[in-house]
Amino acid sequence: MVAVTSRTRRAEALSRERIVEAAVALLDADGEGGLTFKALTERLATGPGAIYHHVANKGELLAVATDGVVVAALEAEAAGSPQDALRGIALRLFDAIDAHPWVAAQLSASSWQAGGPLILERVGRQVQALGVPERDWFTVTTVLMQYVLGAAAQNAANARVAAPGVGRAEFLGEVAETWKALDGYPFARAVADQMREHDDRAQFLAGIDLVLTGIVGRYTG
Amino acid sequence: MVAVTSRTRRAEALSRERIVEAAVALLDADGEGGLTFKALTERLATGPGAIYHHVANKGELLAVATDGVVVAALEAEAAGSPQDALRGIALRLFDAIDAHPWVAAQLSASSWQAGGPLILERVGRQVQALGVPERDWFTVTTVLMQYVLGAAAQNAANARVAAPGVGRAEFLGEVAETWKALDGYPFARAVADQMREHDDRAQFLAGIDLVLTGIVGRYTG
DNA sequence: TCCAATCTTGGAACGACGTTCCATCCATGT
DNA sequence: ACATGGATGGAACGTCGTTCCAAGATTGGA
Repeated sequence: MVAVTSRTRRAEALSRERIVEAAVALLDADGEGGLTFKALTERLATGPGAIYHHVANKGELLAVATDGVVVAALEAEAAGSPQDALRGIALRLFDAIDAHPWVAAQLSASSWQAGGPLILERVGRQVQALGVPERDWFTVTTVLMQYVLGAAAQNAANARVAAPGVGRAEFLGEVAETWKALDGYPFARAVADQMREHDDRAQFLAGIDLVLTGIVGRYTG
Repeated sequence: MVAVTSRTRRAEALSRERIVEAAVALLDADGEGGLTFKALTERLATGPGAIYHHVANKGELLAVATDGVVVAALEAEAAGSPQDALRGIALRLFDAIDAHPWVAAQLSASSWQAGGPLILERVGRQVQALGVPERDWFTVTTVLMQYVLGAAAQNAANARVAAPGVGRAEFLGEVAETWKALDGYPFARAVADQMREHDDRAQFLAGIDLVLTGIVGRYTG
């Protein structure tokens, strides 16, 4: 039952790892819609049957790929004060999702599977270090996770609307114009320009700090 | 060019509203995968061509349906202190998403369109009332939105794993067993039982309070 | 009143997708 | 040298969103 990998089968033997690697390349290149069995078979010069012999279905492929990205982003232990460590974890996740936007949807769709447990572990240890009482460990940790994954998913979705560079400014400009034209929405009109000029990363970090302030205020006040 | 609705065309004339209504019914009954042009044509006793004459594509259908749910949830103005009003807004959204889980994915995939502006407006006014300085209006409001939508999306995704009632307990039990079996994940093991027994709504409210505490601490400290 | 222009309808057809099936190939152990 | 069984890849299926078009219904003007 232990997998004995056959060698020199083809020029390069088909394996679960090679398939996942190709899937990640397709996802990074063309987004969530880029992962297709047609594209996968062409890139690997094989047929769908061979792929299904190594992978159960497309969902498993996505889950394994997601897990790989999360593990790569969080394998290093967090350092510094609990606050700094949490900022570091959040930023590493933010950057990983920025580089692989398809991870966000997958992660927030199954936050307790795929890469979820590793995120929970990394965040949870710092929550413990912050002095949160044991009965609130789960609640506080998942609140942090929900903010981090939710914000990253929404940023990734907005970023995915257009290609890099010019697309973003155009998109933000269009949304700003839409907001400014909304009757009965004075607040949306008031912040339309802030929205157009905002920095995703800074806004994300501000959110982390807000939640951290809340945690510290709640438990050491 | 103004739409003059034709009357007594059929037993019940096909219209954008009737189509959206049918789409919501399908989505509520069978989840995101339940909205199909085949199911839609059968329910409306027509063909795909007729539907495409009233709606641009499936995406527009989803956006309009989402907007309808959000508007219904937030049409009442928020009352009480800014904190209470924000708790009320968040809870109304939470309950709406609990009743229509498909709304969550749609909203967090396009948080600045569909129902997004209305949420921004309702949340933003209370952020103003909290005394947040103008230059941080956008940042603070979007942090709240990101948490609310992100947490709701993740809860909806977890709830969607199984049918109502028995499915949830089973699912939580399986995840808890998985966590307890993870070597090198002491924190996940420690909170596995808390996870199994947690209440989604209470956890969500705790998150809101944490963020609110952070905002108040940051700006009125 | 009738006709022509226009809007509306619904079925047929298309390409792309995920998945299943199966005949063939080939490395291995005897 | 041969049989075994895992690995392979192409063909085929059903479903999806979408497009196209011929027919039907409705309306305004002659």
